[in-house]
Amino acid sequence: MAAERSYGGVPLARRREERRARLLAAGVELFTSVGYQQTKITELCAAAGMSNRGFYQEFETKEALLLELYVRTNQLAHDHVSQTLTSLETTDPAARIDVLVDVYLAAVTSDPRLARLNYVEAVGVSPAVEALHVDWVGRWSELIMHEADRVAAAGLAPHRDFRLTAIMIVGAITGLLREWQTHTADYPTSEIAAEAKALILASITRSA
Amino acid sequence: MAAERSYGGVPLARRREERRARLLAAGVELFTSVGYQQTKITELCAAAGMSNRGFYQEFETKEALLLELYVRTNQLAHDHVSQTLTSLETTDPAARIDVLVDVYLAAVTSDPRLARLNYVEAVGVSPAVEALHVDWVGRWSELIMHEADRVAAAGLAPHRDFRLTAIMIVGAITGLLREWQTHTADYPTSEIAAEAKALILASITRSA
DNA sequence: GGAGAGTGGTAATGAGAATTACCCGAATGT
DNA sequence: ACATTCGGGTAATTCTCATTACCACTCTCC
Repeated sequence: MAAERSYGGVPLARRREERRARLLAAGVELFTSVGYQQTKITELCAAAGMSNRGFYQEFETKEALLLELYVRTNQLAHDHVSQTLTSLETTDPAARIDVLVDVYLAAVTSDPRLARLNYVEAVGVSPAVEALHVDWVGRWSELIMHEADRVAAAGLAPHRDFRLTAIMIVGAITGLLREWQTHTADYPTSEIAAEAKALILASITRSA
Repeated sequence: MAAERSYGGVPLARRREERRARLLAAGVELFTSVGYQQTKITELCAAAGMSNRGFYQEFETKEALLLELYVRTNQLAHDHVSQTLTSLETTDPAARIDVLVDVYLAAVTSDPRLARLNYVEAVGVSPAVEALHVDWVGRWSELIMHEADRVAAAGLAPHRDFRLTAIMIVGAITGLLREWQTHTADYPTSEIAAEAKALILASITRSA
């Protein structure tokens, strides 16, 4: 019952954390090579260097692992972006959007596997995953709407409700990166960034 | 061995065709409500009003059914669009893009289930499905590149290689519709169309 | 250094479905 | 009207995996 005992000099919490990390790493690796659906829990454990049982000590289901990966990636990117943007409070609206795009892309393209994970493997898996997706689209939309309002405030775009536009920008960048991750070798991220920036500005400043 | 015999006055080919049609319809219905992965072959047959066996007479696997649905939808949309565009040979480039968008959207939003099928359920299912996706992205890109060249030829955009831009436009519209299909009730397709048009023009005419 | 509890590995269990074997009834054409 | 062959439904069969029960081992604390 003394659940807090140490083993091999390593406390429980640390061991769990480390196991979890290895499972997450194995998840990224296998989900993006073998594919999420095709990945067996046993394979996951093998790749993480532990037995079948180890998995169930950390996660309920394979889906739970996927959800955590999804959230982690988005959370990380979102934190980066919003932090950078607040530290930029003074700059002009267009420059802010450039930064937004650069920071976001840096986060999700640093490891192409993460892109594949988010934009391909985690699509249509289950209602729970879809719900999470909708959730994150909402957050990103809020962020973009906020920036769009700034653009309008600066007189660079007409004042209007940017909600739909924001949702669509999120969809557009998502789709864009979905294509990119299959062509990683062919195109530099700088070009992706340029296209994304043009796309956002055009959507926000369009007259209608 | 006389495989050509008629039954109930209906020849073999016709019966097969009709069964196939019912299975395809059932596929659209179930894949987009229950979800592709969650749909059992037995359920499919029940919905199509036939027995388990009937399925295997028409398709190898559940995936084969999905592939056919995917191809049909894209083929149909592509035919519409390219036919309309050729019959429009004389008009100015910007108008052609408007038409392109309108016709494509009409095709894929007429039945929101088709949108869900294409942009959610058929993502990341298997290497075969992904390959098909890449294939179609290629075709759509070709079509868009062609139009982009016209825009450039008309002096409305700088001459350059539009391949990457075209791929990204496809990704953007795909992503855009992926979001749309979860918000069907909230936003009219006319707004979607407006955004899409602005996006395409901006991407093609941008200076860099 | 031994008792007791925590850990993790192995292997059994069992559920869920795809796939197929078999059989009954229907339709043809002689 | 009957023999023959096709078509389709039902009901096994089989397989794959997730899940869990059990066991051997290790480490701590007295």
